[in-house]
Amino acid sequence: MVYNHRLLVKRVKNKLVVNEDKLDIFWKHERKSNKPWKPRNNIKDYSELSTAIVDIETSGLDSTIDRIYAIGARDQSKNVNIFMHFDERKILKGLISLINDTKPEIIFTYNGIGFDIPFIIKRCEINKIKHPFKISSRKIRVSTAIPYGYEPLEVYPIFVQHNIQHVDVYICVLRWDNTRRLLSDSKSLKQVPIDMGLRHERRLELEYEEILRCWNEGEGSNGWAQIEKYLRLDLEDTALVADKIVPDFYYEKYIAPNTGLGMLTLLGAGSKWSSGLQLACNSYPKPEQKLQFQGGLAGAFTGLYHKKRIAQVDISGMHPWIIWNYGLHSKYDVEEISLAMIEYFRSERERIINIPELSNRQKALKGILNYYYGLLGTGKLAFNDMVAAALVCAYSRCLLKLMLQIIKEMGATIIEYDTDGIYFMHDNPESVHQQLIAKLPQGITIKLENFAKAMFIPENGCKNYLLWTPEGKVIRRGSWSSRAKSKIENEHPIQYITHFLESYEAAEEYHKAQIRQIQSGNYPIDQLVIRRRIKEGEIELLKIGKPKQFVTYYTGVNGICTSGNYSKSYYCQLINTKRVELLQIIAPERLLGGSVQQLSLF
DNA sequence: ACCCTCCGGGG
DNA sequence: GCGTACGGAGGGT
Repeated sequence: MVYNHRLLVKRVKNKLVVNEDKLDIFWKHERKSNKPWKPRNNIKDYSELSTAIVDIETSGLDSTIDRIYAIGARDQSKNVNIFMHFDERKILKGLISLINDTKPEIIFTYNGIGFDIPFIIKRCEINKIKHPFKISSRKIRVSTAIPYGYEPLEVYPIFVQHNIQHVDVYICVLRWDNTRRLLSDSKSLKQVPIDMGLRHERRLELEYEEILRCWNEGEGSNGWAQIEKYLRLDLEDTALVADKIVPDFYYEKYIAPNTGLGMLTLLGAGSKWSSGLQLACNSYPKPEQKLQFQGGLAGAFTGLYHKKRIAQVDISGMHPWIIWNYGLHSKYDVEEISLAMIEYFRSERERIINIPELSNRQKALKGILNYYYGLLGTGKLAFNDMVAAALVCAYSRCLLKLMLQIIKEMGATIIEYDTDGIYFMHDNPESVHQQLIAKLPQGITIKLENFAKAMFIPENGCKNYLLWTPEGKVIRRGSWSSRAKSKIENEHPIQYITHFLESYEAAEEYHKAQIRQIQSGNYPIDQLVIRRRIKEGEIELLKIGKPKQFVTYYTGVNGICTSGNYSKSYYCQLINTKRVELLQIIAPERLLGGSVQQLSLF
């Protein structure tokens, strides 16, 4: 009988269930055709694009009553044109001539969709000057650009004549930080380059009133020079940020060749694969309804591991490999063009992976490959395929299960595993790695990395662990700094184990020193306090405040308090309990009979 | 001290 | 599977 994995998927209400036991991970999909895929046009390097970064200075935010003082435009060779005149029309004409004469491929702005371009358009209209800009009538919800809270940005894209693309770097910043969460709350052009490590200290900043004052000093004045200096710095900062984060969007041209860079920075990743396939397959299949299915396999074993070498094996590019190897392309792509595309992206990425100058392209290809799985499992997108998505996950679970079995057979200790990677302990991790390569399906890439001296998995340790690197650093994954806990409570276990790795006595010595400091009454209060909102029905906390209120409190002699002495016995007991909990995991033999035996610490 | 509202980006 | 989904500043009482 012919192997058909799609028959192993059954729908139960809104859920797809895969009969995993029948999946054959050693089966390989035979492509219908070996016709290779190549991008229609050569996609030149991001650094070769002709660009213009544009920024304006104005007398205020209202384009109907305020005017433009200056416009700066910086090209890809860092040449800057500053248009600054008493006559606003000269400024506008300067910019528009520059755009029409040089026709850059891309115009970058910082919040240009929200401010600069509509302002320029309005001033052109008022001054009766022809301009090349057009605001789209179709509003786009950029679901991954979330300025604050959870409400995404909705924007009207901007089009420029001569097929010039407009990119709003501010929106790119919001999208970049949506998953990474590395930037502070302020996404201003002054703060973002610093948070991204592109600038080390703050540069010249002009308050709004200063701009007005500088302008009023008049042509040739120091004030005008200040405005120009400030404008140049804004252009420079926009360039710094754009060069870091826009390439990822630019190289998505590979999958959506007809989508301009402007739209690539606004659309979701799955929709770009979708439009690319619509083009390549010349069809628009009706999107499938979103169905639930089981994801990757994850688990962990509570304990402290340090007696042998620790390392992680992981399958690199697992989802793309599964899709390619088992032919899990969208079923609406009858010609299997997706597979040819994925094959091209994989080999292209492999080809350039060690060329530093092409690292942007390489990283973008990695993203593109990963988004295909996103297309399969997302509702409302043409070419989505829930059964294929469910099978991708099911194969990933089978592969991981086999890896776990092989590692176990080698006598290694499994510590933690999640979707595509496994932490384990063994005298010779390299031999385990070799065995995995030998026994897993041909063509899969397994990496051996993240060597560690020690690893700790607490109770409920799934996606929750501590790693001690060979350099002596402690890496925390999961909830190791809970807001609902005091610093002492968060930090004591980490410090205790770190000392324990030296010796049991060192850990006990650390613990005793902590107890002594608590007993002295001089333990820093900021290490003891908890700061959080009061929830409904928290009787103890309601003594110091009302529900929803933010409170900073600790435990005093008479219970919860906000001032006065802390309770020595409460905090001693707190860390004593922690110590016993830890010892039960890391050295139960130290606890006589397994009971909660205290050392004479008081 | 507490409670509520507003703001964030651009000038 | 369920419930929750921002954080700081500033002003009024």
